[in-house]
Amino acid sequence: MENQNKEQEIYKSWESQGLFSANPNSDKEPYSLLMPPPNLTGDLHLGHAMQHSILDAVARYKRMQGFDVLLLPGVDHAGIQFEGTLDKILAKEDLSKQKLGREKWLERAWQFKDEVYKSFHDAWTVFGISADWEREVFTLEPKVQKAVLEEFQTFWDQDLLYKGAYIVQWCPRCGTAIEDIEMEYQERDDTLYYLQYGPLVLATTRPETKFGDTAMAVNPNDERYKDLVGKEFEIETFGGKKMMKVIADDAIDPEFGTGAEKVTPGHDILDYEIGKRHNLPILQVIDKQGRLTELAGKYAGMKTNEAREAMLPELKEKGILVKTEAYKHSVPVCERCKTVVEPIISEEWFVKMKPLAKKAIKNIDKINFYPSNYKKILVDWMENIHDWSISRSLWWGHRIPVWYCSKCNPNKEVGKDKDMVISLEDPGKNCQTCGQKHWIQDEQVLDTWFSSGLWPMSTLGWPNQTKELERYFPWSFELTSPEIKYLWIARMIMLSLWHKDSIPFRNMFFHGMLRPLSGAKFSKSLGNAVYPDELIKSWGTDATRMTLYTYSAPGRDSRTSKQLMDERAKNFRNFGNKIRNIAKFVVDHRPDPAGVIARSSATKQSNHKDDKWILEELNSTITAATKNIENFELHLATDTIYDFVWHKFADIYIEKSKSRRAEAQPTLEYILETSLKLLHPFMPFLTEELWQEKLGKKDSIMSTPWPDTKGK
RNA sequence: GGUCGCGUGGCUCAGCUGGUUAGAGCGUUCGAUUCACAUUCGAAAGGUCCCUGGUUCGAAUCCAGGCGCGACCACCA
Repeated sequence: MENQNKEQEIYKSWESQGLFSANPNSDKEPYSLLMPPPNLTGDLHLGHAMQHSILDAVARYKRMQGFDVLLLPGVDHAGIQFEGTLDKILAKEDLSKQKLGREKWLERAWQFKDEVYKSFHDAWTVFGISADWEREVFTLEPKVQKAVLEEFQTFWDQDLLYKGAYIVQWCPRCGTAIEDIEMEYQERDDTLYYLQYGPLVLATTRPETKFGDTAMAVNPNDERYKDLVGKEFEIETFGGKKMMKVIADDAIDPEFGTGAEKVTPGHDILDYEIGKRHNLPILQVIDKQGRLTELAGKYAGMKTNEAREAMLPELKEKGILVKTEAYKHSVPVCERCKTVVEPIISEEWFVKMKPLAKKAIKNIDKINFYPSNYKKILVDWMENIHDWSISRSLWWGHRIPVWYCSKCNPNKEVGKDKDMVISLEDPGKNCQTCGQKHWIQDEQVLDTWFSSGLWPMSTLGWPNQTKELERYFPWSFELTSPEIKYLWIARMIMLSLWHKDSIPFRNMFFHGMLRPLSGAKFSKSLGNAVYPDELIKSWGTDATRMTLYTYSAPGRDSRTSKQLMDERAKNFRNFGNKIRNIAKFVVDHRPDPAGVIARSSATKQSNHKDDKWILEELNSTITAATKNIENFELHLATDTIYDFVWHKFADIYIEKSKSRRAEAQPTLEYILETSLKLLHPFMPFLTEELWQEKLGKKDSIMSTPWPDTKGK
């Protein structure tokens, strides 16, 4: 606790001296680092702690090298995730979105935002993050709104934006469309039902979608069914007979089931595509709550899985169900709430991504990736890119900046000739058709990534041509967890190139993911999470940071646990203590109390073999550590410095120096001072404390030059 | 199904642009304490660097195949 208070004092003094601030007017060379904005959903976890520690080390290193460093922090509003978190909190008070209504709910949301914000800032301060807090950005603030409007307007003007009824992945629980990349898959043991459809037997896992069938499909090359293609047959449905055609489509795999499929264009992505190719009608039998519609007759109102059970007896009785078999497959669920996703037809906004992807692929070589193979991974994805569904039926986010005339365009149709206006605020002007002002805004909000994708630009004031944008863009360094390489990194690359004709960052670093020993994921609900603040409480900030750097090899996941983290952190706590003791020995136990020897001759010409040896070791440590940091291999840099300080300087040199203390004193002091500098990016608090209290320096170690081997 | 990655002492990992006795932390064993430091120091045990083959004067490191594990992606109903 005492330590933490001291650390907070040090932190405040750094801040009050303006050491974290970037200076766009400086004549130093700029170096810019962009903090990935953590999601506004609660505590910062271990991954954030590692990520921010890496950022901070690079920032401190570059400052010492004499760069004008901008480390820009921020927070993401995180639409779906935020709403999910808030909903849970509200549920405890017996409240809900519905009960509160949009206005009250938003009030509450902003209040919650402030709470989370405070906890973020506390954590950052404890960690010693040297970010320029004056420039902090929240993704819902007006500055970002302006950027989002520009993005939207540009897409519209370029004809890349469209709205329409398409099949989307719908999460009935979140009540919104989600993207492919927001889903995950779960292995399920299910049943495969074989149903009699006229002359065909079809296999399906979802008999309840029967009511939405509009055709039967087979593969065109399937000899078994060749004669049936194009013919219509009478099918037994529960409500009566219905005529249905057999069509041929390449998408059908003759090997699966019986090689024939029932086509449900309203509730299956593949069937939707088939339906489009054959002009099949679309029937909606499942609604947005995941319940069957009137088309399902007496099964209407049931949830899909209830209906599946309920209709079995009737299927059997009518002789439709031929047989069943056990079937293992993976079903798509919502990444956030794990609810089974329903493909559903819904009115959504889309961006055509092909041209953006093309430009991004062409320019991606201008970015250095760490590890380098991520370039290929991203290119592969962009080569197969789909249009981006950007609308979400949420309240927390950038509301779609489109206004419709409720009189002339009540169905909210979209097009250059329709009565609609793109604007953040109520347009205020008269509708060109009715001459009146009955504007209503689109109800939906934009996908979180629509604004996050602009992060490198919006944080610097784009679309305004600011000094900062001119100076710090493209960013020198960006990092993230590989999890969001498509959601975020690919989008930033595409959007920056498209809207600003430039890559967003020069160096893109992917750190690994910290996983529990099982290899899955850390999760609060499973209770296997390790909390950074607990580590700090036990071992101190610097030790915790050092521990995290040992896991920071680019692109490597690591398995760990509280116990393993504790072991490593304990060792680094001991290391910190070692350094304290070195300082105590070198300074407090100085042979010449006035320090005359040490101050005067700055070690340049010592001919003793021990002095020469340790200076050589120091130089090769400086060289290696510098190279390691330049390659963003912080785990190697810390390892090298650690080994030098403890096992060469302390264990060997200091021991030997005891027999010739006075002579060795200048070297002792020089090595100590240089070691503190080398360690500062990683262990900022301890090094600052000893720098001032033991070495008696007035200025912060933050602004001292990074050691080099020149002149030695 | 596709792509990517991993497999190194008891545990978690580093090393892998090929080259001296393969490293670290934790754990284990033995020894040391008026010394800046027991939050320590010295020493030791413990490794077919997954397997097979290839390239090479030389491979944990490069190549091919295999086995095992994991992640990501994918519209098999």
